[in-house]
Amino acid sequence: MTTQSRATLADVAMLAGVSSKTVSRVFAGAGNVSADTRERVLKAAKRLRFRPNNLARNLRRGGVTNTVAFVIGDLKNPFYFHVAAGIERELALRGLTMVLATTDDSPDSEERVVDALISQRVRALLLIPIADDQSYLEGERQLGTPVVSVDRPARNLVADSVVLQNRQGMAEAVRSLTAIGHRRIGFISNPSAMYTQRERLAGYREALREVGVHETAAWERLDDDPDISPELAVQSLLALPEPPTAIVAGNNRGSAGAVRVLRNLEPPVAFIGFDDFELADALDISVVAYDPMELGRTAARLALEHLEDPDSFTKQVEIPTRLIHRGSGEIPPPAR
Amino acid sequence: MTTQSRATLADVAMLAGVSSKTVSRVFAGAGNVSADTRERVLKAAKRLRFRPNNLARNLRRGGVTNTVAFVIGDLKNPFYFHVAAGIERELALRGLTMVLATTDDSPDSEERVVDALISQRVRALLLIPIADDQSYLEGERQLGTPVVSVDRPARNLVADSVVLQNRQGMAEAVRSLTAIGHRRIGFISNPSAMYTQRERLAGYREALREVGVHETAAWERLDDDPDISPELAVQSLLALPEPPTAIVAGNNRGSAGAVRVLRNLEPPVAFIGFDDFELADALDISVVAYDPMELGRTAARLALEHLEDPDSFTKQVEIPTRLIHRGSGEIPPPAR
DNA sequence: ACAACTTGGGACAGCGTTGACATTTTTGTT
DNA sequence: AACAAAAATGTCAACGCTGTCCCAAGTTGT
Repeated sequence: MTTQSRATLADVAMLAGVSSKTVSRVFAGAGNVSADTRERVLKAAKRLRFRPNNLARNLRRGGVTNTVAFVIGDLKNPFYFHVAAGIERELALRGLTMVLATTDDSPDSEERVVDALISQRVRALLLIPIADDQSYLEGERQLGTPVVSVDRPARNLVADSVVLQNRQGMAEAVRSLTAIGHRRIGFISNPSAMYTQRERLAGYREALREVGVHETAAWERLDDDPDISPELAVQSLLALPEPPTAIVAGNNRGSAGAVRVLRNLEPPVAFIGFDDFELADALDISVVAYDPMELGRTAARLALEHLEDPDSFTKQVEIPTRLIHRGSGEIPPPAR
Repeated sequence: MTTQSRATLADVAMLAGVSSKTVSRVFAGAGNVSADTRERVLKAAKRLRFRPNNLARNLRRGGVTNTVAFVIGDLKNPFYFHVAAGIERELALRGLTMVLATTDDSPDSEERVVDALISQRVRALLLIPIADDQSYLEGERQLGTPVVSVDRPARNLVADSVVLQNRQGMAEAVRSLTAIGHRRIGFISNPSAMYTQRERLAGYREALREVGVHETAAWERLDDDPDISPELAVQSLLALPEPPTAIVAGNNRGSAGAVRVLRNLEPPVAFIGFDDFELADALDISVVAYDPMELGRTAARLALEHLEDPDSFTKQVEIPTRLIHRGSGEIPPPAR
């Protein structure tokens, strides 16, 4: 007797002495139902612990649910969490719920995961592209499912996208270092093949070129193996015959590594990270910051707009970054 | 022509020249279908961009989906993120997906949110209880939906639960302080009314009683207003005529505040936090740590067990904590 | 007194899928 | 070559709900 079955509209209707359509009317809110009948129905529903079956409702209504999927590579990165929080927040305002799916940062599983979500008939798809090609989504997009690519642009797919001002953000950071005299500036990045990292690298090079530094390869530590710790990259920079007087990191992982190596170094090495992180203020670490929740909110908003007006043009939105001075980025190069 | 409609089994069947049941067989994996037919069907499906409709499938199958809901108060806390990651990971192994819903830490919305999820026919419900009473879930539980309460026990509801060794963890931390001579030990907690905080407070008091300290009220800073910053609580402790020589924090938020106030203090004040955090190692902060992903994994596993054996007894699981010595907790009291 | 509305409520079909069962085709056996 | 067993495929109904159409009983106006 663990499994008495769930009450349906018909059960409630029977108990209330009305037709199931009337019960439906009560629960759908609409329709003409007298106060008297409504009350009888609600009482019966309560007695039977009735909950409308959204599966059936959505099926009947044409197969659209009220869930929006967010596909990410790896849940452990706090960055994604904040993005997810922003999405959730924005969706909740419209009565939509978010389902979270991960691809374990594996390009192969991306299509599989997305496929499963489409089978669930999600209303919209927000994803952080990880595979090299999102053209497999083209059909779905044509069917009216909004697709928003987050943090990186999708490839071979016309879709809305929200990305950060990666290039400008990094360039601004490097400029603030060159402005106080730094010329030998290290850059650590891992995984460096990723769109965001490539952009940030471009910003780094651009800012150095502006002050006449064209040869930067020796100061770039571009890895693509998550097992290589950022600490190692930093140490290898410091071991150079002419070590950099400042270092910038392409992401929060790099920052964490750099912080561990650089503190208590004599003479101190200037540092600026990309992505803000908890306690960066306590550690006096300057960073290029932005609002990850805003990234999520914007992505959700784009999807919602597209849902409201399916024929709207696709949009590319850039979330601004800003350089936060906390001390580590303001250390001048040693006088020589 | 943005909205050509989605292909169904019947469409595929027509194109492949078979019955829709056969197409169903192909996509459900089961059943006997000749290699020849299977191929024809797959080809037709591909051409029509067919995706099985899980809504219909689940409805037909008896109204159970393959989603599990995780209800949390506030997505921004990194702690929940890791728990969610653990859940997601474990569910993915069984082909289940996680939907995330938040209650905005508002007890009133808990029932509403849960109700909506039940309407979605989630397979199981994992929640961090925030309301005072979860008895409203009793009916659902009887209907066979596993309910697992995470991080705090549910109230007025027989349900599986996974919690941390809050009391022992905190007691261990305090004992390690008393062992090196501390007697005046501050405790900061906010929001302190919460189950976990009450437990940790109890552990703190217990450890102090063991060394003969029974009067601790003066060193306890128990707040229940998220707007009161932990920094303030710490400062008010330090302002005491006889300030504590060590401080422990009830959660990561408290630790962050304490770290900001305590560093560079002379003489140094010992500190141990509850919850590990990024870069705690770089800051030499000792903490009571545990594996938040494990909390999630365990919760998911309990739900899955219950799904497999609906008549199994409810279980209460405790996730172990461990004290990590990093320096801040090993500072002895000033010699006097 | 009668048409013309309005209001509350019901009958029925069908959303896309699959389980139960029926039927046809293929295969294996002697 | 005949026949049983196995494999492949089909028919039909139903999962729980709501859209569409319909009807009965008021209500209003002339």
